[in-house]
Amino acid sequence: MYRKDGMVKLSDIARELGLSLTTVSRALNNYSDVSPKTKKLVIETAKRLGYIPNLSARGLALRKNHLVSLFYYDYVNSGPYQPFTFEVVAGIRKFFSNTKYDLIMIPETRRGRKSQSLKSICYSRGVDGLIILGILTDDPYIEELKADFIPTVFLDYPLLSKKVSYVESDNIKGCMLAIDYLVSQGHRRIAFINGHELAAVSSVRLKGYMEGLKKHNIEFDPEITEIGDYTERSGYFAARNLFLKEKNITAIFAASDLMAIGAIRGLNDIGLKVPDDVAVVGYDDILLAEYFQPRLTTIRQHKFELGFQAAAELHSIMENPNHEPKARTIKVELIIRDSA
Amino acid sequence: MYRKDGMVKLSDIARELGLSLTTVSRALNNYSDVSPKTKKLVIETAKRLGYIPNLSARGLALRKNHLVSLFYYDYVNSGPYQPFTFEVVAGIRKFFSNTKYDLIMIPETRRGRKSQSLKSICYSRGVDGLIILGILTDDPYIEELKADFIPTVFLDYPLLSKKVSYVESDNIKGCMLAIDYLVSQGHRRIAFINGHELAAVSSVRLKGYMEGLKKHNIEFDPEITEIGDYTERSGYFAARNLFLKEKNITAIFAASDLMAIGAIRGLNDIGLKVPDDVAVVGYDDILLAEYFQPRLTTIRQHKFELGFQAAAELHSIMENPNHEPKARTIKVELIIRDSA
DNA sequence: AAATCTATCCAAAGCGCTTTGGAAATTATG
DNA sequence: CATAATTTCCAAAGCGCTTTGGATAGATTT
Repeated sequence: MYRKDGMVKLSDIARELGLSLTTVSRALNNYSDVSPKTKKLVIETAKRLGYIPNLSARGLALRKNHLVSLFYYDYVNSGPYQPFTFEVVAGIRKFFSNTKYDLIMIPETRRGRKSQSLKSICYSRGVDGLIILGILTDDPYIEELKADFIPTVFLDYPLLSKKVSYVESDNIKGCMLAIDYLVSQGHRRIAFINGHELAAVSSVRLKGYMEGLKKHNIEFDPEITEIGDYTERSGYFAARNLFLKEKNITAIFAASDLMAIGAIRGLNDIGLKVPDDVAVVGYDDILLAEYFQPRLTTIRQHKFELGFQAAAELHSIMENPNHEPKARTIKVELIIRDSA
Repeated sequence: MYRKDGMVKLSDIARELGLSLTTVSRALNNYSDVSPKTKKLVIETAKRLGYIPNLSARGLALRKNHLVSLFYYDYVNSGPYQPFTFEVVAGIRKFFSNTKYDLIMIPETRRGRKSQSLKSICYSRGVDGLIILGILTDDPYIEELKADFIPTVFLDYPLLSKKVSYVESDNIKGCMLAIDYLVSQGHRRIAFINGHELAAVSSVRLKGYMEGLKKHNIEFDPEITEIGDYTERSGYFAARNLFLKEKNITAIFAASDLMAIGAIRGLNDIGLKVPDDVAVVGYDDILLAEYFQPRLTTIRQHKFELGFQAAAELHSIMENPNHEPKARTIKVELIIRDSA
């Protein structure tokens, strides 16, 4: 804390007005046992003297710091993971801007990778709640969180208990929209490039893909499902692998835009044009999707809304002791462009 | 077991060992007036009991919270400002992950737009330092910061005093690289799409552009400089305006990739092809740059490094009382692709 | 042996705030 | 009018930690 000397504190206001510390505190906190006249006086004096409350002291007394900790990865596999995370965080920031909570980011590597338990990180800063983006299914923190020790909201990881909840896009619906659209364009042999099992959404999207096929009486064929890691590179090789095994594929549905882009490039390199020879549908609708050539037909996730709703859910859990955590599902949208 | 909420505190360790609170505290803080034997004992016991220090209490006593506040805009004009910000923040996070500082984001709109002074925001949370990204030149916070009340580092805003410093890309060099390259490709009539004056970098880039021209004995012509707002849309119209006035332009240098992309689209819409009819060079090297068609020739800013160095500079100011704030300049790089 | 150091420890005060459990002053009630 | 109820205020304890200014016992010096 910088140059805290000269800071006006409650006792200064009390002295100035000949009141007790207690009364000043209660006046500023709008308690009912302070007369309106005194309240007004205290508030005015506080403003006049430039009083700034010390939240550390308040936190200490209240055992509540109005602090939410935000966890996310800066990098996923190959590169910086901006396309998704940034907007989600924007939504979170937006929600909390109307509350008394601030957001704190605690480098998980503060002392070596995961050497500190989540609990110690949270308790030491007096964090009141957690928002966790894009956690991998093998992350050791998950076990800790299951113990339900702190209000938590996950993005895209389904965990629900007394104090923890999650928010996700309607992945099933999203995948079905993609399949519906491809089928409506006459495709029946639709391959799937999914992400790995470390991302919880992967299994959901596989399910959505299968349900989509089923709806149109297309049999699921594991042969034409490839596993990538959500990066462009993995999409590239996945697409090539698909066509090594099977020439009749007319469409590819990829579980991320980056993989879709990779797939398109992979196809180009083996002489196949998108959308003429093969149709490709992506997932996410990241910024790139509408700038890439061909512009990507994709399933849009409302990233800002995901963040905003995650924050809202967490806020409910924290503020309302008998709030029943409830998963929130955000609508998705088919964005038709040129790749399919 | 030790307290209602189960948190172990220093006094619990003291009681367990029959030591005083003072000694336990000093042992954990590695003071020299505690015997090695006692130290070892205290540390072991702390670990055994699962002691987690309460940083609010420590902050209160020390008047120092090891907290850095991060300011950035989620949106710039039209859309989310991910391309640049996210990676810069990643660099900042990376640096602080090896320190004892955590990052806090305080929604500036906590109670209406800019209604709270920076000072009150910082002092209330006991923030020790500030990093400020992409501030506009008319932002009221700037005046406050000039008062030098808290260690601060700006990105791309040149302010230097006892406790405040800044980090920026080598914008002059960047612009000159662009011009050098265009000239080497035979261009002499090079238009410039700059950003507005609200961004401090704009004037620097204009200067760089002019120096670049001068170096090659090309006269600066204000007629072929347009002002945009760093968005694609503004680049679109800027490019069209340029060709409304003047048909001899053979190259455009844009002060952001988004404006470059907009310019290319604007040119396409009036029947001009890039790079065949007009060469376009962008600035930033955002993710889009290499996916757009044509792939963008541009000046790469090392965003991660910008963030990392900003954090490092701030750390120096905070930790070392007689550190002389010093602006840091990050190298830029010409990335040659297809648009020029 | 007494006097002086030195290493090790601790009681208590304080950081700025909230809250408990009354007390005093005021108003209402019988 | 005395008593009860209400309003308004406050002293003091406590949140968990650091630090100041000794105290104590053992080691060293004279």
